[in-house]
Amino acid sequence: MQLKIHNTFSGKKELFVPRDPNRITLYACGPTVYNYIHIGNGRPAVVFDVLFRLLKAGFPNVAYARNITDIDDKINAAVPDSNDKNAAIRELSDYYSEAYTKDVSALGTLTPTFVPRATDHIEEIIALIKTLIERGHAYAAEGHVLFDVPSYADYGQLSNRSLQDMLDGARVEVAPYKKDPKDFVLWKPSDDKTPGWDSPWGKGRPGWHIECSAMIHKHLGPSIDIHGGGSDLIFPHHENELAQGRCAFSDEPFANYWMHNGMLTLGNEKMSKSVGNIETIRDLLKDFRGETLRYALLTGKYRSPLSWSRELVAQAKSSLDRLYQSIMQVGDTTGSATSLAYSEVNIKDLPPAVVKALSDDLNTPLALAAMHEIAGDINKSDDPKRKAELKTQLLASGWLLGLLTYTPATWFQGEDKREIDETDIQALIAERNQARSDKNWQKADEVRDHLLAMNIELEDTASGTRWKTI
RNA sequence: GGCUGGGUGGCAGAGAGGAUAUGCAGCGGACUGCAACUCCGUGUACACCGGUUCGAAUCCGGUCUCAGCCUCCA
Repeated sequence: MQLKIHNTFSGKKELFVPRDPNRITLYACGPTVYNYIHIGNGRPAVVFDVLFRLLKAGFPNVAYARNITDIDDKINAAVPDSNDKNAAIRELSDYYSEAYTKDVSALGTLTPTFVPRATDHIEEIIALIKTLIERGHAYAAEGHVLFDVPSYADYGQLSNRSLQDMLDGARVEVAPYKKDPKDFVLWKPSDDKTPGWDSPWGKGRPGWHIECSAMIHKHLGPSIDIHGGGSDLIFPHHENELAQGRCAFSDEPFANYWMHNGMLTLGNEKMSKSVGNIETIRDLLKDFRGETLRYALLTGKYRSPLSWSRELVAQAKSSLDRLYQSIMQVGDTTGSATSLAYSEVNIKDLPPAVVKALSDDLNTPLALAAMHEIAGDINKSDDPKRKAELKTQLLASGWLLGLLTYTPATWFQGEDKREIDETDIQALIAERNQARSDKNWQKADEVRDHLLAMNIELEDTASGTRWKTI
C-alpha cells in the first residue's frame, strides 16, 4: 500500500514507511472525561478510525491505542466538595468514560486494540518521571516534579516555534518552583480532597501530557509509527509528549508521523465548551443516526476546518439515502446485505478509486465521491451480474469508511421515527393498491397522503409498492 | 506580533497549468394514473490586483479576508 500522510512534524506529505510492517503502531489522543463530548470531539475518533481500518486492510497487524484521561484538575473541579470527594471523582470519570465510548461507538468507530486509562498507569508514570530525573531532564521542587525544557534542545520542533516565540506574549504560568517559565509539571502534590498516589515526591498526581507518554510506551513501545489528535493538541500537549518520550526512551523519533485533524466550527468559530457553541453527540443522536453524523464528518478532509451545521447533516442524510437506494436496487438476495460483512477485506479487493483517495492522506471526500460513482453505475447498469459486483465494491468501500452498516430496509424503514407500525402500513398499502387497480385515483392518493402525514413515503416499483420513513 | 492552513457555482466540498469532480438543492425532460425512486439534460465557480506562460482556478508577487495555535481544548 502506497499510503501518503501529511506529517505535522515536517509540514509535508510523506510516504508512509512502517517501522515494522508486521506491527503497525497508532496512537490517538482521546478525551479528558468530565462531561459529554461534542461532535467536534468525535472528529478525531472517526478520522483515526478510518485510518485504523485502512491500515488493517493493508497490513497484517495493527495496534491502535486510544486513551482516556481520567485524572485531571478539570475532573476534580467538576465535582463539588463532599465527604468522599475522591470516590465522587472516580464515579464521575467512570460515568463520562462510558458515555464517551457509547458516543463514539454510535459514530461507527471500531474498538481500538487498547483503550488505556491514565489512572491504571500510575506506576508507569512514576517510573517514567524517575527516568526523566535520572537522565537530567526533570527535577523535583516543593512536592512538584517539573520537566526541564531547556535541557531538551529540540523543544519546539513539532509545533514549529522557538523558545523566544513562546516567551513573546507568553501566558505561561510562572511559579516560584520553576527553573524556567516554560518548564511544565510532571507531578504535583495532592491534598485530601484531591485524588493522589504515593510517590517518591510525596502523595500526588500526574500532570497533563505525561500519561500519554507512559501509555504509549507501555502498549505500543518507545517509538511508534503514527500519533494523532486534534490540531489544538500540537502545542503544548504533543510537543510535551514528544519531549518526554525522546528524553526518556530513546534518541529515535518518538513518533514517525504526526497527524492532526482540523477543528469543527459552529457559527464561524471553533466549536468549544468554553465558547459554548457546541452540539453534543447525545443531542444530535436524538435527530440523526450516528452513521449520518459520521458521513457528515467525512465530507471534509480531516485537516481542514469543517463548518458544522444541521444543514450539513441533512445533506449527509440525503447523500447516504442515495447510496442505500442503489444497494436496494440490486436486491437483498444478491451477496451480503451490509458493509459489516467486509471486516476482513484486503486492500487489493477494494475499488482502486476509493483506496487511492484514502491513501492520499485520507482524502475522504474524494473516497465518498468514488462511492457515489459506483452507486451511479449500479443504477445505470441493467446487467444483474454487474450490479452485484458493483454492490460488493460499494459495501466493501463502506466498510473502509465505516458506512453502509444498515440493510437498506432498516435504513429506510427504521423504527426510530415511525409513527405507525408495519402491519398498519402494509394494510394501507394493500388498500391503496386495490384502489389503484380499481382506477380510483382519488382514494389511492388519499391513502398515500395519509401515510405521508405519518412520515411514510411510498414508491411504486415494478416489483410492488415500497415504503420508507422520511 | 509569531507560526499553521484557507478563500471554488444556491449549499457542502474535491481537484490543481489545457478534464465533465462528486453529493445536496433548483430547473427542463423521460418513466409514472399522479407521484416517489431512477435515468437524461441543465450552472460564462474558482476573493482581488499584477506577473510568468501559447494557455492559470491551479505557478510567482502583492492586497484584502477567514479560521486555528501561541492558555484548558479534539
